Amino acid sequence: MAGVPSELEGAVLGIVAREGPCTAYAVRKRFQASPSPQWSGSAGAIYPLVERLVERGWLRSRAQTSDRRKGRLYSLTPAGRSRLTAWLAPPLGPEVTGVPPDPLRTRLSFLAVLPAAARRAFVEEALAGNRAALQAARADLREARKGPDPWRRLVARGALAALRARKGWLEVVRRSLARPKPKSPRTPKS
Amino acid sequence: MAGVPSELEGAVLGIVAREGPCTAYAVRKRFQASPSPQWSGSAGAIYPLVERLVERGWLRSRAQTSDRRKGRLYSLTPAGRSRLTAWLAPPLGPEVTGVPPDPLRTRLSFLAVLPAAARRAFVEEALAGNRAALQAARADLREARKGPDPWRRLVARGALAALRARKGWLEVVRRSLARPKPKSPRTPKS
DNA sequence: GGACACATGTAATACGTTACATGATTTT
DNA sequence: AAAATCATGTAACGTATTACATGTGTCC
Repeated sequence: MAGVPSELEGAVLGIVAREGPCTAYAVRKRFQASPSPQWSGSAGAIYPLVERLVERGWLRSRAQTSDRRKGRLYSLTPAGRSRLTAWLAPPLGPEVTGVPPDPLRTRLSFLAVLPAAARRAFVEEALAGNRAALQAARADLREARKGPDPWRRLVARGALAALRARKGWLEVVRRSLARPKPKSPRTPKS
Repeated sequence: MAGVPSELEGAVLGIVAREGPCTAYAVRKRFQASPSPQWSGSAGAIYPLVERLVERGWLRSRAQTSDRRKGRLYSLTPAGRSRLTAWLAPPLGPEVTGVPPDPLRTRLSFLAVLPAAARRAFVEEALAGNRAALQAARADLREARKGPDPWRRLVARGALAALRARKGWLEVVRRSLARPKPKSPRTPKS
């Protein structure tokens, strides 16, 4: 009854709810096809996870009737739907609405320890990666526009917005490196 | 020799490099004081981690000389500095420069399973959380401007940029919900 | 000198990853 | 029919989390 799903569990519940009854393998494929692969969707993660959710009464599984393969089809129970709703709906904690994690920002916070030339190389490399990611995200948005699902479009726009914001920020960083105003941030010794 | 540090390990190396020799406790405090608490900085994470890094030869520890407490001071070895540089520097993989993870975007991708009223509530709640986060991020940036560290300022600007981008995106989502054009995305049954 | 926060850990637990194993289906 | 791929798992491993245990300075 009690117990809030983790991020990965919530996402699995969401996939099962959105797609209707499906196999663990189909869930894995969704994760692997995601343009922002936060989780690997590895077998070792998904198969035990869905069984966990069955034990908690959030999913039920029935044998694959009238079908070629032997596996199980998972579907939401009423309790599972209620858990999913609780995970999705207000109140949203600060870990959801607060500053999202960003490995690039993490790295930049330690740039002081690199020599100045390496700092510039870092920012150029980051901008290059950003350009590539922007292209991919734009392609994904075009793809999403072809389909009928408005949510997929909105998600793609969100990803694009995040990348554009990062681009602008990286350009600020680059300018800040070019202008030697910040009196040469020292590289502390080890 | 070989082996790339994980995100958390890289961050710990970075903190030790930036701050100079410090205790595991000081490292923990850095994580806990971070405005975007990606990691808890729990004792059970940090103390074993630094010992792991010592075993790998990336950190060295000496007893806290001339000091009140009994703990150990950790500092970077040359190998540790080289690992840190490798973690920071190019080439940056797509997991660093690609679309950053975002729990809000994850949730939104499943909004189709909620009734229309709950969808609107979700977006309003997300916008409210975003306003709060923006306020906190602006306060943090003001704080950062007081200090001498230009990197801290840039990191704070990055967080702010991410939140602003999310705000714009959420407003797009809200408009898209208001206009009932997208022919009422169905709520699939479980 | 008792209370309380600071500081340093350890133990149990949970979960995600990689790698492996195996059977079924499709392709060539 | 052999090879390749799809699909369903399991096992070992590493590591982050919460909770607990303990010692040590500080403050009334």
